[in-house]
Amino acid sequence: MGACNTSSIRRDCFTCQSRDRAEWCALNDEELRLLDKAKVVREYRPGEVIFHQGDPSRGVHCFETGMVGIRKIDADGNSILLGLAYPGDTLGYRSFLVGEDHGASAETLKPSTICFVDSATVRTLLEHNPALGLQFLQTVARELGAAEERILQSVTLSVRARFAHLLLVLKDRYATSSEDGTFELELPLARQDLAAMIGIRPETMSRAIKQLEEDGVAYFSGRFVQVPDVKRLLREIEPESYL
Amino acid sequence: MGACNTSSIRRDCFTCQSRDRAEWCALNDEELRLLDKAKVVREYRPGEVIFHQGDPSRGVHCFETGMVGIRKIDADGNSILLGLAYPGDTLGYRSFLVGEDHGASAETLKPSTICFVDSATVRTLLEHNPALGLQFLQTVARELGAAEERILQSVTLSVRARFAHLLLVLKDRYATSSEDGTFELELPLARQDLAAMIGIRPETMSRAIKQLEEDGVAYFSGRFVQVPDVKRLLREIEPESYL
DNA sequence: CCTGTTCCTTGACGTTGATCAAGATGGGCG
DNA sequence: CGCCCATCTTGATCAACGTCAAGGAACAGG
Repeated sequence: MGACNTSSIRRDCFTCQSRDRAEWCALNDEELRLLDKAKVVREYRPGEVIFHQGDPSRGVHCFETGMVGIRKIDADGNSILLGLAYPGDTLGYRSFLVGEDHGASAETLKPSTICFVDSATVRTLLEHNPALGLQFLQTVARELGAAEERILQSVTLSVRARFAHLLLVLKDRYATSSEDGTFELELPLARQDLAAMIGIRPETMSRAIKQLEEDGVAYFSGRFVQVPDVKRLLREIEPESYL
Repeated sequence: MGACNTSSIRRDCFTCQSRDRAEWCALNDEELRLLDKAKVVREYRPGEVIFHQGDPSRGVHCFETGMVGIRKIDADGNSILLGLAYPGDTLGYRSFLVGEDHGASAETLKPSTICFVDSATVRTLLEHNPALGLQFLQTVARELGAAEERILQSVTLSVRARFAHLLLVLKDRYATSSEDGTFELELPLARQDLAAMIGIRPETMSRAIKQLEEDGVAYFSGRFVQVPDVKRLLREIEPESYL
């Protein structure tokens, strides 16, 4: 409650807006105090790296505000965005759980406030409170389902279909209006990052956008997107819907 | 111990060969008795379906002997093999954990013995013994890592490289000999299933095999494969190794 | 206002892998 | 042994996507 750390405003786990959305909702007051004492808050500017692929895992990161991208790079330097993370998400828990080095990098895409909690503390909490483990179990299982879905899509769907799917996913979080089948949205990502989300080159992304515009499915202006008919987008993914 | 079920030999969880490899190693005797009482053993012939994609989850399956494939199909009927499962693995736990329908099908590839444990029992055990949840957490986290790796590979690597990678993975489990860089292995899968593992058509698989033979990287005869130099295979995946 | 830098778009071209259509192989069974 | 069936192979063709190269747009900093 006193001003006693690097941040101008004292951040604590009790008043954290994101706590009820995170796995930590399983903790009681005493455990929360432990977490609060152990955590290290840090502010990040856009484009900063929270941890690098290949770094050893020293704990987990708790997302308070902002937006981050999870990027994975292979030996040849090809990189894709595995996903986006938002307030309430926990970062780096997979490597922590299996005790491996980070399999991907995390970088901020917008100004973000992120807490770090060291492995020892998390391990103590996990052993102390079984419900926390079950919360994480839920999260990982959900992520696994999404990852498996994506494996299938990346080998069966065309670029166009994958892009349509991405737009629909982004719509759920960013669509400004959505009545009678039309919607508009402000993309949170640059073109090259959109491309990285579905594992294609920026050039191909440009052409996919042009195609969708020519076919009247969606219109792009900078990061602003207008979709006249959601059903048209859906039809890009499942060709078998004749109506 | 008495002969009191459909199987000729009484299968119980205490003498199960696969138990120490499975998550159930966390259970004590009392819990094991509960598991043993609840489980339903069943023998499967090759090609039988254990559960279908889209079926509601009613519990988990414990793998005792044999081999099964996890297959995922999309709306257009395209299907890929997400992975193979072996004795000690638990099947269908993801859907159980998040309370969703099965996101993939499981089918036996060889004669198999598989036990079914209903949701209520698993839930009771999970609540009763926190260590069991942590075991599952390990498993799911590991699977998630593998899935993310695969997403990257499926969009960045060529068919040839993905196939080389698959051979290396199969080698770890099936290679009959492995000294001085050469090895031989008996494939556990038919060509079309090999193709499904990396998300390509059987025709493309045939051509990939032919190519590797022409380049002297591997020789195929039915399900028998001979690799004269592991390093050649590795080089298929990471082009940047000049030596 | 100019300038460098980064991001985006466009064009031309080559390669990869899917598709369609025929054969070939091989195993189970009468 | 011969037949049938499923699986595998091969060839020809085509669309999709990556690559390379060049030009344009947006934006920050001087």
